[in-house]
Amino acid sequence: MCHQCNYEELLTHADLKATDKRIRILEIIGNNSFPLSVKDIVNTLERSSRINRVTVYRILDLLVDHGVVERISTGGRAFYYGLAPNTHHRPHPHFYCLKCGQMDCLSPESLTVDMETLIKTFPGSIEKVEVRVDGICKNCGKNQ
Amino acid sequence: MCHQCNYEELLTHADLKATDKRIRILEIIGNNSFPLSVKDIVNTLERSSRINRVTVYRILDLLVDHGVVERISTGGRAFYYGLAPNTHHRPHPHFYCLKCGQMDCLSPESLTVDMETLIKTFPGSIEKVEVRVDGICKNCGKNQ
DNA sequence: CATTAAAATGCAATTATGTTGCGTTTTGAG
DNA sequence: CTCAAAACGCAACATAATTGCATTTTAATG
Repeated sequence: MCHQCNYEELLTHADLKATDKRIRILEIIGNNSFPLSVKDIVNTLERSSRINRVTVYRILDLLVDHGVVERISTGGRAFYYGLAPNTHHRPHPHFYCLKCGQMDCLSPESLTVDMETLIKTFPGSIEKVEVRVDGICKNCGKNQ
Repeated sequence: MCHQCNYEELLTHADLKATDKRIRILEIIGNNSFPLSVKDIVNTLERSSRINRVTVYRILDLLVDHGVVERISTGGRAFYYGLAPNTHHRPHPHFYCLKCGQMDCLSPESLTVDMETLIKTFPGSIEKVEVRVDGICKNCGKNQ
């Protein structure tokens, strides 16, 4: 849950008009403590109003392109979406449960990455680093 | 390219019969310095003999389940496959080019991950950690 | 060697996820 | 208000992966 983000501001700062649907989608993503799939987002939206999933895909693409939202790859087949790192949100790793498919955010401190050597030696350009921990979550572990 | 792995042994050690197709698929994966998509693997196989892609999917699932092969998620939609870490292959991060989609293996030393805190505090079980660096590769950077 | 159950394989159809083309509606600058 | 640009929706398409079921291969046993 993000109490510090003004979603309209996030959009306008990214050179995007703050339309209703964009704000709603950002809210949904921001109000969750874990990344969401497109299906999650559409389901949530449909509770209050009708929206086409293509529109959601397009808005998400736009938000990712403008660095407002982050596309996160899971151990499964669908992408998940979370707020992109910003002043209020440091980059952090994610946990993916191999059994139930649930994703969770891990704290930025729980796992640190030293990229010194890579940055010095890598011949291309580096945009981002994604760290994902796969395993069995607390809940699924209990029920075994 | 792996000169140290005996693929038949890898299979039997994993409690799997060393059938021709399994060995061929393992060879293809092991003889490459970067992870391959199912399409890559099928294309290579088709050069010497006919094989159904479903069979390839099933063999890959089996090899992943038995820890011989590692399923790697990319920034794209398809999974890639590489040899799972073993005596000859330390775990290592991968690089994904956002422009051409090519994946590459990075050396295990180029990037180190400190999981101390996570291991101490995480309430579930941890199976593996995947680190992927996204960016533009040397080649694609040149042509811009 | 013959028998046969289990494992492996192939084909067609299906599912899940994401994308494209194109026409309609909404928005906001002037 | 007008009108072009942006946003949106629908249907069709594309891609990756999975499932059901029938056939073939393998290997243990008599």
